[in-house]
Amino acid sequence: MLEISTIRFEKERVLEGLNKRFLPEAQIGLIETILLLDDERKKSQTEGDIVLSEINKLSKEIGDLFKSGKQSKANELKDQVAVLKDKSKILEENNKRIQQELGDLIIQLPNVPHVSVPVGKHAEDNEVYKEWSGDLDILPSDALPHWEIAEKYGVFSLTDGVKLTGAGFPVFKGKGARLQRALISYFLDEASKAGYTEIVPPLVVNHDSARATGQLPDKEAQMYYIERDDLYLIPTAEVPITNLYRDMIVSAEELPIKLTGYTPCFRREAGSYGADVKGLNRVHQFDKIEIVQIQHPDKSYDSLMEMLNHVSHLLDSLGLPYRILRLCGGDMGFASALTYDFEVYSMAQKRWLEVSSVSNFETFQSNRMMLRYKDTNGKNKLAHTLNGSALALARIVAAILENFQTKDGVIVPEVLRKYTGFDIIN
RNA sequence: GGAAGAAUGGCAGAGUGGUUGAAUGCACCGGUCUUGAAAACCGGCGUACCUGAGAGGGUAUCUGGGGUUCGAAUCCCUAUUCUUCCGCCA
Repeated sequence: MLEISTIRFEKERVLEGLNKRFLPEAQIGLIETILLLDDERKKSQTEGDIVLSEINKLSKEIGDLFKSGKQSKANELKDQVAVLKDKSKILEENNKRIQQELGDLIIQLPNVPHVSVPVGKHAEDNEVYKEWSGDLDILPSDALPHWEIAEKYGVFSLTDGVKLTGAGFPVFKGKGARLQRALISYFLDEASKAGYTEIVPPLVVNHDSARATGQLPDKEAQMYYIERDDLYLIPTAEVPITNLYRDMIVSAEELPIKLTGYTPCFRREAGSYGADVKGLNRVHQFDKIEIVQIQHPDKSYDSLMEMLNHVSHLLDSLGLPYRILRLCGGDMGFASALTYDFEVYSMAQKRWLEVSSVSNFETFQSNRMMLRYKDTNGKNKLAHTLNGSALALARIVAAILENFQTKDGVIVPEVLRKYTGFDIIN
């Protein structure tokens, strides 16, 4: 959620930034409406406060009059208060209405893209921030896509998942299951080494949590919802982990706060069909290790680079070819100010698969969740929040299976072997 | 799932209708003392919004929502959460 003060005092920057997202005219128009409504809100509050102040003053007088036995004078004042109360009620309702309206409008505005965000409408407009320099075509022409390798070696089964649950819920088996666990352990260990504190959060969250990180209301259809208990299955660990700091005021010295966690992620992916969803390319449940930072506004972009380097290091160590994209305004998430996507090249499919998305949300999330830090003057200011996947497992597994396949089996990356206990899947 | 009790400032904990934004202690910040620190003493110390150039002033806030009353932390209703007991249970 954008801050009204930002809209008011940095209107040019806001408009310029939002233009990069190619929003419909009506949405841009919200800016003016919000400012006018905010003026109205201020005026309305002042009016209401004055009346309340009078009521408070009179009530005290009435108390004093009763004590000194001046009943009739007191009753006179009571009548006055009654009139003021009617007035106050109307003003209060008006005030509430305005605030509600203001809230409804402001929540419709996405975050203002950072200056470095490229202008563009679609994924094709994303900027390649870092290209892969090596050879991407090193597999023989009879190389198998990962779902065929999985079948050959019993790594995972989608048909078993269909029996248990439905399409898009893979069942990992044997060495495949072990590979999952190895990746989770490896990624968590690397995050710990980088100074992130490990968290094991709940996998279901309440409405407040889903709203604070921006899943609600804009991505409601993406989440599984448990109606009986009014809870949502998490689409990413970002939700519970970031929300640990909802409604918190931390001291500036505590920053940055660096957290990591492994969780399964649940996504409905409504409306996705076709070749895109084959094998592990797009599933409803996948494992992911998330890294989260809560940082001082002056340093959040340094943190973003640090996170970028962390993810790069993971992919380098696995030996997977990847590229980094800087998302254009139109392709960027609602809450983000700047997002870098990591894509791994899956050599048999000959396509890039997104395996990580690293974003700085600036104050967009912290404003929704009232996450603040106390600066050196003792003032409470909104902190910046960032997060990134480090990494999303399912597609990493797909890339490992395809890229490292040989006639004899799939070679396990060196760094994983102490976790898997084997060096080939066959 | 059933029954009873509870929810007060960063923490602990007073306070059952009238200068209560809220005693007291701890923590924290500033000062005195001290070579320095501790102790002691003095002072300060929640949050949000409105208003004001500023000093300041106003409003709200004692879990959330609603009500009674001239006036509510205090009374009533309701939701939520927690605790204890019972039931169930990995």
